[in-house]
Amino acid sequence: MHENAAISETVLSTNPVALDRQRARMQHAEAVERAWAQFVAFLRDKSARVTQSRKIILDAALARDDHFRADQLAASLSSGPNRVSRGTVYRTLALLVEAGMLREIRDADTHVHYEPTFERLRHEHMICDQCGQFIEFVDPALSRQIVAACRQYNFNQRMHRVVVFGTCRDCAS
Amino acid sequence: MHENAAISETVLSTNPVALDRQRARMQHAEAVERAWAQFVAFLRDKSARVTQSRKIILDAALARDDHFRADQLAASLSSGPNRVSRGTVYRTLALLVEAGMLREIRDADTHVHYEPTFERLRHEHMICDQCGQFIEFVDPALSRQIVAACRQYNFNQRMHRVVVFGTCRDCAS
DNA sequence: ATTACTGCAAAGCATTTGCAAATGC
DNA sequence: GCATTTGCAAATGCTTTGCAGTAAT
Repeated sequence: MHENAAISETVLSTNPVALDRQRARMQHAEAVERAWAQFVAFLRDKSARVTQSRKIILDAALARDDHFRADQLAASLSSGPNRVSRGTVYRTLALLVEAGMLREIRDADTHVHYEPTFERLRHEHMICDQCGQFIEFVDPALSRQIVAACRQYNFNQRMHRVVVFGTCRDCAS
Repeated sequence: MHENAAISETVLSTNPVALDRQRARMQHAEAVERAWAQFVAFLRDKSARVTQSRKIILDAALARDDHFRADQLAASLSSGPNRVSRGTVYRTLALLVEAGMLREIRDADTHVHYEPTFERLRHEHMICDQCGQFIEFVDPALSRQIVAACRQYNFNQRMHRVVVFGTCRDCAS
């Protein structure tokens, strides 16, 4: 399912988010190195420990280029040479969010989704009520508007999230 | 805790959302009537039944003027003259969202929050990482920007949600 | 009369947590 | 060596669900 998406995108894409994802996939190895360096700095600063498990989880999380669920990632790491326990996955994902490598998404269903943000294009989502599809869109003006609102309220923005619910083009009869 | 907020707002407020809430509280009785009429129409259209429980829950949900959790509302309705069971509360809240009387908020913690939207001023939220406070802000330009994005993507908006995470004025040292 | 809804209590299930063993510093 | 982290498995707790009884049409 990931693979299919990868293949179809290989052909050509005019969607800026898809293009960005393509780029991210191609540059995965180097990006993970940079991300790891940043995460290590974050951990040191917190005087937390730099561990194998944390490296494995960062790597696995950044390798996913869509929204994923904590339990899915935990399941995928529950066996194999780099196995990490479920509890550790949950604990580490929280750290990665804190460090700004991932963002949490809590809209689609009851379960939390995560999405890589490290060196990724800032984008927002439209979610189709009918088919559940996530449509990604880029709108710098939106971000600017939010920055302005924060200034007005003396609010120090760490990150923001915009979601639109409704019916997508394909589902509109 | 609700009461305190109500009292302090009674004095005076320059916050448009707080003012709107004041107005809503004053006009609660009539607003519930209009909301009920609209909900009845919604139910009829769905050929669902117009029941006592549904009236009670609509009333209770609109009486709350902040974000509330399903389990809190369920608890508050678990005894008293108008008691309704937990299951029914959950089931009805979903209907009220579908009917557009409430909106779901899934950001703060794992639990879903609800917020009345019927005849309320459209607003967005900033959530403080430190104190967890919800700051409400109104920004019509933001809504317009989103409308424009939807037009571009042929997306039929039912509703949207904007949240900003970060540190509020009071918590910024 | 029929059919949907409610109440109840049990089940579901992602996430969290306590504790002993392991690992980083 | 000491403190943090991990793995494990059990607990947690909100939410959902099945079913028998009740209420709406």
